[in-house]
Amino acid sequence: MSVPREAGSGKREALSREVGGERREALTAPVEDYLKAIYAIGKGSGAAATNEIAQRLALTPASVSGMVRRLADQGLLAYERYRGVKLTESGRRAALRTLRRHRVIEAYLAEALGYPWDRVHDEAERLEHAASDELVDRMAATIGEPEVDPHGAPIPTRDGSVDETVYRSLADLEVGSTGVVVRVSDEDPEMLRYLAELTIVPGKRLTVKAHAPFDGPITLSVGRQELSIGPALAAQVMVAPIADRGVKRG
Amino acid sequence: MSVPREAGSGKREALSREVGGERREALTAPVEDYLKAIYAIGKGSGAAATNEIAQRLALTPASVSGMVRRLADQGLLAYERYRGVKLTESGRRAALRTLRRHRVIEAYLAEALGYPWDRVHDEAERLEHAASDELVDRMAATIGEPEVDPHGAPIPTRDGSVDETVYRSLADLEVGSTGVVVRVSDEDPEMLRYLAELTIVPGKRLTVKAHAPFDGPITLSVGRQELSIGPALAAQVMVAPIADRGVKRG
DNA sequence: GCATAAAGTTAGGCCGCACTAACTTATTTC
DNA sequence: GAAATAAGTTAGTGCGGCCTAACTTTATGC
Repeated sequence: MSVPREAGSGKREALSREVGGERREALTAPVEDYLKAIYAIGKGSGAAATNEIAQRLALTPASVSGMVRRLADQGLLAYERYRGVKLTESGRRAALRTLRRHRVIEAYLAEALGYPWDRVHDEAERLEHAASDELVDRMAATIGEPEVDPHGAPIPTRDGSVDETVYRSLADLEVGSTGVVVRVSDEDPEMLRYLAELTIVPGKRLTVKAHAPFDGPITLSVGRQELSIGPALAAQVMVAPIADRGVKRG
Repeated sequence: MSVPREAGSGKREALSREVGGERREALTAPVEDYLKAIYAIGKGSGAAATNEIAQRLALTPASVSGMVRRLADQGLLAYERYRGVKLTESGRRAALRTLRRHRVIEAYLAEALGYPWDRVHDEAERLEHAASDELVDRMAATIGEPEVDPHGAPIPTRDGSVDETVYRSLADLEVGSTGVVVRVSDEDPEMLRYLAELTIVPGKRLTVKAHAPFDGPITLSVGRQELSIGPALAAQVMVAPIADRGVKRG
């Protein structure tokens, strides 16, 4: 007669995980990835298109259609056929939880384990689905509750709020103005290594010296060196302009 | 015409992971769990029975039959119908890799993040499938290349060797003899908490004072206290007897 | 040595999550 | 506003991994 089991549907992954005040089932890794992608696309407001989601996750649109339907059934997103999707409140919370995990892990790997900043992303991409909230909280505490990850992305708080400030990209900065790098895109290790070489990292102050027309290269002064980068790269670097109204002397 | 993708079978999880000298595909989490279980059952030599595997993994024997067939096809284990299974050399290596991950992670959680020893197991159980070898090696390095995990289990080396010494359980120790706790079973948090209370932890020296017949309780002296525990619990505590040939005076 | 119990297997399902191919709905363009 | 194109959907498949139910093989008891 064999031991009675969970009964029903057979899947074992979907057991209820760590509960922190909120009662919830553990989401599968693919589901968490979808939610993150949809969140990233729709940021504060907008709806996410099937194709965009597919592209971000390197899946076919057909696969996305299917999954989106299931996620809508679970109440994680609002979906109207042929109209794109939006996260529901519950979906948004789930996305932010995953995002918090991801970024805390990135920060921890860099800070506590000496991971190079171009490799934290991939590692975090896998760990974020396996780490418990407790682990993530311990990591955060150990490295002093960081507010941003190694690429400058803000870390959502435990209770699900994030700084959603939209910064200007370096490509959009006017010639002559100065800004501080707040954040760079984190997915391409190659690019990160190159940026590190140029010392274009969060916190760095730089000034746009010239911007060639027709999508030409942008010339910057960073520290005491002058260099120029292509517009595609510049678009991946987010900056906060500094209102230095003729302060004369740096 | 949509971007050409990986082609073929559709699964994306099974991409080749981190290679460390050895060319290999990433195994799925369930597969790693099977291999670990089979390794644990067959330890140095013996074959593992379908039922035992099923029990350890909390699955039905039918499921195990199916999976075992697939693993045999992949060359991870040798299988003869109705005869049980054994790991092949490649299966053994995979099992030890996972075991190393598991135990290094446990040690790291306890050492670097202050995890209580009764909770490291569950966390490691999930992380072991997501952590790269690089991460695990960094963890190990950071805490000084430990040789055992918090429960005293030996950590396999990078190149796949482990100490397979079989110790005697506390239940088998003769009355009057003294031993050092080398290892306790790690899966039951409740039990671990209780053992910790009794200060029965790896490294602790203890002496068997009495052993009641008919599977009765075992009386020990641990440090300066005397206590008794049931035989089932004692069986989970492995000890190395100390040959104190009448040293008189402790 | 034969019946019964225990262990193990096959058959048939189901769910999650991917894919291709073919079709439908929106959007653009002239 | 009809045709072309882009975006999105359904239908049908496959694989991994689990389940139950029914059957077969092996071990055991008398």
